[in-house]
Amino acid sequence: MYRTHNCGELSAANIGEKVTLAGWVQHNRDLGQMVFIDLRDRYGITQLSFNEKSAAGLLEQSKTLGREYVIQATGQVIERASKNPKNPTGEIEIFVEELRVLNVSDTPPFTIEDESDGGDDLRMKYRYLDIRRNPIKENLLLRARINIAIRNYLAGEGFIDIETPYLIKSTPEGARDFVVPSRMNQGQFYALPQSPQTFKQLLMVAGMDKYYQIVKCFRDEDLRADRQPEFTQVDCEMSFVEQEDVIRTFEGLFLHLLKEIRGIEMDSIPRMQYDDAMRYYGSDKPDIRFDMRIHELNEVTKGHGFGVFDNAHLVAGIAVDGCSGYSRKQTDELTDWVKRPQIGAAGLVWIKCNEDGTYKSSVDKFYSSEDLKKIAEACEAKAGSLILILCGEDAKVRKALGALRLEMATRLGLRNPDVFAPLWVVDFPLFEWDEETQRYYAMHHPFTSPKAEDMHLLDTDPGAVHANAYDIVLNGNEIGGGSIRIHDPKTQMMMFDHLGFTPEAAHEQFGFLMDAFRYGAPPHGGLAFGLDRLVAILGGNEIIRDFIAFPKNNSGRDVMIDAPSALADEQLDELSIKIVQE
RNA sequence: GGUUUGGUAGUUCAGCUGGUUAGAAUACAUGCCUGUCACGCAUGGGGUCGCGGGUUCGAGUCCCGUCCAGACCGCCA
Repeated sequence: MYRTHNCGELSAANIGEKVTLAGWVQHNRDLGQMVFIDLRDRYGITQLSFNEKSAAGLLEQSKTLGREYVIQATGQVIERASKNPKNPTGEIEIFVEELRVLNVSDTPPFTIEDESDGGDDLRMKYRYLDIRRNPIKENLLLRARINIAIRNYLAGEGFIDIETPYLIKSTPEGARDFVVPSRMNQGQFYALPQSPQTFKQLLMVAGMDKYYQIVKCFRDEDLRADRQPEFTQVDCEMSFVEQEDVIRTFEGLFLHLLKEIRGIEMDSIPRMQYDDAMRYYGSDKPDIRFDMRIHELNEVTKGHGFGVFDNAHLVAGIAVDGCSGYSRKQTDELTDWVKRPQIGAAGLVWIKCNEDGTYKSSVDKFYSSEDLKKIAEACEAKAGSLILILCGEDAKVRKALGALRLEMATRLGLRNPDVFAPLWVVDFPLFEWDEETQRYYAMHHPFTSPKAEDMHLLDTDPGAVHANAYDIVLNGNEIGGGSIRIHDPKTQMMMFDHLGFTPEAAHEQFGFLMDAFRYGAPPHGGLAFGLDRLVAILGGNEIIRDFIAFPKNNSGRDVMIDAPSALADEQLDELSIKIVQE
């Protein structure tokens, strides 16, 4: 037996017991005639002590134990002479009688401590050491707790867990697929699923009624702090439901998690129409922990001889409370910020609403104090507000103001990670126009049903058709999305037609689904949560890498195992694949 | 594909307008230390300043290229 207890469970109640612990040497404090060793495992840290009363040779042996040695120690639990209230086991220590080195360790490349260091690169290369650190360990434990909470909730609601295949068929729509060559079918490729979408719909046709799966999905697109090429979805689907049923079910799941994980009780999640989200927040995933809405200013700014505004499609602004004291340097810096190619604004107009009721702006030449006051009123600005105005093409201005809004809120500390503001964004458009290819794409996916009341617009104004599609947003992040699906072959065919599929192409790509719809498909819909993001945000962070045991870096590499890598010629031959050097 | 920030000791970083032998903290090693818990004290080893080229009497520092890493834009049905 390697141990009788773990390193986090002993307390004053155990004084006098003889115990055996095993773990890693966190720290060795050698005081000469006495030695203290912090022994660490997943559960905590327990102090081992050695002194001149120790058995012969034991004190000397204890001095040789280096960082991260794996040891086993047997001894008596004794009360400490000086206690450490910072450690849950700080009232006791083990006076060691027997010591066994189970394994030695090289000096780790970075120190394994909470605050400690390691650039990302190094931490990822030695991820197994990084995970020994408390912050990462806690993140993985949090993820496990959330997993269990989700399974318990969904099981309680009658959902069943069904696995779907990872080797499936590539489709041209949507994200780039990861592909896997088939040896037995030379020249042909599987694709890894971007989501189990069609399979879960087939499970509804199969009568499984309520399905869920916590499942890996794959998308071969560029990475971000909140995006990995392989990621985990909580994928759910229900039969005989309308949008309201789906929203209520998963609102229940989210609120359950918020209570279980963070102890926060909330009655319901507010809803916002997609059009309003874009209009007032310049984003389909508004962060509503703070207000700072976008206000349209064409009416109050036009006709004062300021051509830039008069000729713009849209003049719009936000009022940032408490920033009227910004210096010239600060407003210049903000101007540079919005001019960066990521934002792409041509310039920035500011108005300071001074505490004394006066106004000062970068366009004083064109606008009188009275004019500025009208603009300030239109922006719902207060004394002390700084109004920031952009102009240009409608969608671009709203998007830029949306980004500026988030930036200002970050600077003002309005994006507190311990505050949770969930939001349903509903009534997404069915289609999205793509300038580059000059065609409509499905905004959600091609199986999303149009709203019945918009059906008459399908042929005349497809861009105006709304879908039965909804996202759940948390603190400015999309954490889930879903829709009511099409469940009859005729509507599905019509949808493919609008997306520019020929009947042959539609049949070739999705014939299996339309075949299934001919055999009594029930009305159905569902939703998928992005688990990595959800866990990260509930953990108070937006960098999902820290909540994934073995993540990929920015270029999609696993630096620990050094993947991806080249294949041996024999492997390539077997697959009839030839690498063409560029 | 683009914008941007960074790459200096095992690690995290400092290094000014170019100028003698590149520093700090921490880690590591050795010695001392009987209540430490970020232990303390002393001593010591440790560097191709990412790589290549250029400017210069002289480059960690300036310029060009390149590689790597982070953030963002495009992309992510």
